[in-house]
Amino acid sequence: MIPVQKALPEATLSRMTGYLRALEAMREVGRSTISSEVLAAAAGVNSAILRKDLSLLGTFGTRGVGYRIEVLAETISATLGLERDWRVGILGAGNLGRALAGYAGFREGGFSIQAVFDVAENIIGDTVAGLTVRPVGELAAATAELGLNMAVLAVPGPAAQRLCDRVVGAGITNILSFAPVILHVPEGIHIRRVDMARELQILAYHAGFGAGRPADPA
Amino acid sequence: MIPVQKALPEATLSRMTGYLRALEAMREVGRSTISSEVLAAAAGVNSAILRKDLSLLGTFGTRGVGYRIEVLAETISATLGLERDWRVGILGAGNLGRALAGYAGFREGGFSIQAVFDVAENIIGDTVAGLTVRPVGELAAATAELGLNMAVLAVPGPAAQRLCDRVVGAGITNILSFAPVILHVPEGIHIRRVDMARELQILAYHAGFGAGRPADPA
DNA sequence: CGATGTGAACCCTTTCACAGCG
DNA sequence: CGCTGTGAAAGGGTTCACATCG
Repeated sequence: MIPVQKALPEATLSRMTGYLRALEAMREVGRSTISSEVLAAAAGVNSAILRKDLSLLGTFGTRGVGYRIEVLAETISATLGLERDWRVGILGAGNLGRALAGYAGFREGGFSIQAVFDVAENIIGDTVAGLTVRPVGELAAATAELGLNMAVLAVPGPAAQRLCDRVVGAGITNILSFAPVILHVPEGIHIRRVDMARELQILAYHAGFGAGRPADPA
Repeated sequence: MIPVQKALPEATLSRMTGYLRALEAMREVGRSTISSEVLAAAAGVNSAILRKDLSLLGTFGTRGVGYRIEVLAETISATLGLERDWRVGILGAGNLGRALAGYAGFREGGFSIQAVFDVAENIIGDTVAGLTVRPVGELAAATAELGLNMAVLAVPGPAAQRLCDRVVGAGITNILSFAPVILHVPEGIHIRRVDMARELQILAYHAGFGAGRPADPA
């Protein structure tokens, strides 16, 4: 009802991207409206929570009909801030950095990879996803020149804090890190971490539950 | 107090791996005990929740002293099921697959990469992290032969469901997917998803909050 | 005396179920 | 009549604060 002004809850936020993805798929199939039931199934959630999430955007579904795919996709996209011009620099041109540079999902939604940096002499100058790998020393200059406003850290744990500091020093305030360490950043810097090893460990726990246990009497 | 029998809450689980990492670091520095305050800081959480999490393991800290690092690390490790012999097959030998194959974090905690598969003729036979890339056709045979009990899907979205089905067909019941799609699996199959694009989008939202907004009166 | 372990309060999410609207 | 939008209820998770114990 009321248009968005307040921050969305984290839980809602993490589902929004799934809705967006499902909506794009629907759009490609040529549909124009969709019910919460169907969209929820496509996004892998239940319909009640989908409706509640959408209601936070100050929504506008049509009772008895559903949501207009086009309108909904644009609203979500705008809410997430994907309308802005996100210029991303990747730190680390190892396999992970290369994978991310070429990852289609990163190119969608306004994110464009503008530069790739590394410290290793022997790969500086290589071409990665159409970009020339630069020395980290050029970080500040490149940030200004290219207007970078987001950094992805794809470097080993021990190097991460040091490079993170340089990223911050260069004036970038938004960081996505793949390094398995806690990074310390000043107030005002937004940081998120993807922890791939964590996921494997959680999977191991669920997988082993009941199997590696002390004998389940029953 | 009571030794573990029940499943740990998801939230607790996702912090455990952080504690484990911090404990390893402490161990290397040669400490033998640690307080909840210090460990919590190292893991990036507050001490109250750390104590509550550990109490779920049926714990054994010493009041006035803290926890024994060695004992705690082993308890967590055993609880997560890292004592088991996890034999991982990676599907997809592109940049992401290669990055994962070489990722140190995946080699820790009992996970060992045993095989890498791909469908592309031109890379079958390549060497990745010391392993020869096999055709996906060998999946079932290799699973039996090598005792694979975990699969990592590092393939493009459109191929993921198909390959997921083959993984399940080969008898692997634990899957970590990096593909940005909802995968459908039979009852009894454990699956987790890492969504890298999602993280960027959430970061964009937080970054843009207050900036891309309709003008904040005040 | 210092740090754990935990009841109780609080807050955030999810689910239920249905009134209300197109 | 069907589907949205939402109060109200239920369920988890986190924080507080302190009794308890080594």
